[in-house]
Amino acid sequence: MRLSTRAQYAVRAMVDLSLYSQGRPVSLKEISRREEIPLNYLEQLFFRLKKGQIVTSVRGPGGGYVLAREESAIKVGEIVVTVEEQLNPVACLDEGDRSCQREARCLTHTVWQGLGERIKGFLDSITLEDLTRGARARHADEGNNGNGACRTAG
Amino acid sequence: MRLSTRAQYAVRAMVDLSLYSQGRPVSLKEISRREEIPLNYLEQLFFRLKKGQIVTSVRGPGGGYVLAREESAIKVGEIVVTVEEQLNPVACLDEGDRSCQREARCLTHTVWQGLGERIKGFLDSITLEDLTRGARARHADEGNNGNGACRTAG
DNA sequence: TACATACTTGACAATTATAGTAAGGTATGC
DNA sequence: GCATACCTTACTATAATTGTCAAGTATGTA
Repeated sequence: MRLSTRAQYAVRAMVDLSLYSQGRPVSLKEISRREEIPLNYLEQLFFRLKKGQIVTSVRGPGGGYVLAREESAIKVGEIVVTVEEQLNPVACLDEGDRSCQREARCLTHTVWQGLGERIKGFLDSITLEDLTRGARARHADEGNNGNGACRTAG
Repeated sequence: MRLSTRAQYAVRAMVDLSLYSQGRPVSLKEISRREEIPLNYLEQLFFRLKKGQIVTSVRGPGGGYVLAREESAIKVGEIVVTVEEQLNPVACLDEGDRSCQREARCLTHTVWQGLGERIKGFLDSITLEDLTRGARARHADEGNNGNGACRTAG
């Protein structure tokens, strides 16, 4: 029942972007350095995030990525789904899957279905704003180095 | 964010056992046939389930497995954790993991922690009894072949 | 215009986890 | 004493995931 590191990285990177952007483009190089995520790997993630219309890009020198919407309108669930493709706990819940033909009679089906809904619901109840709010406050307070996001894991 | 098939099989097998047992031992051969799960694979699962004190075994001819407790006292979450080992969505929540040292400052940590709690909470809110109740009613009604559990997936 | 920056995209390799197989052993009832 | 059925370990194939490499394209600035 593990979330891919892709998804974990994506959320961390988005939090980082959100904290350091202030409307200006942030380069992946920066995020890569701060979050200790391989640059090439980040590129793949942001390719997806852009397709998912969660970020927009600015090319050329001084370019980078910007949030496509305001923090409060970006849900963690969205980020995860965009890079993860599937959030369903079991394959037979995926759209287009026809292997589970006994759906109506399957006793366990409803459990996994319910579980999937809970997971999605929970992650959709949290926005980027929720995640950065605390860090911003601290940041303003302490004037520290601003490492709001966890670099190593989690 | 996928549950292993091990966990799915285990829950299905437990539902099957629960439905067909009535206090008597049910052999894995039977369950294997009904649920179309490889016998050797089932043996591995029940090895774990026994260690987890969810079932007890009866050796010798006519033997098999029996629920260790009554249906209403066996939670789906227990079954999953027993065969799955980890239910945490991210590694840094595992006990003994020390890689996430910024726990206190990590913005995303609490999200995964909350997610893990929801998952566990949901699966622990469902018992074997909940799953078999409906099937028993139908079974009594229809006198059908009793395929309460989904064979192919889910 | 030239160049540096930084996004864009596809292909690929290494690692790891999972699913499933195989095989042999042990206990027990008939 | 034999058949049944649990017990246990080891192994292999396959797939997914993670991460790397490389070669582009667009664009702002000097």
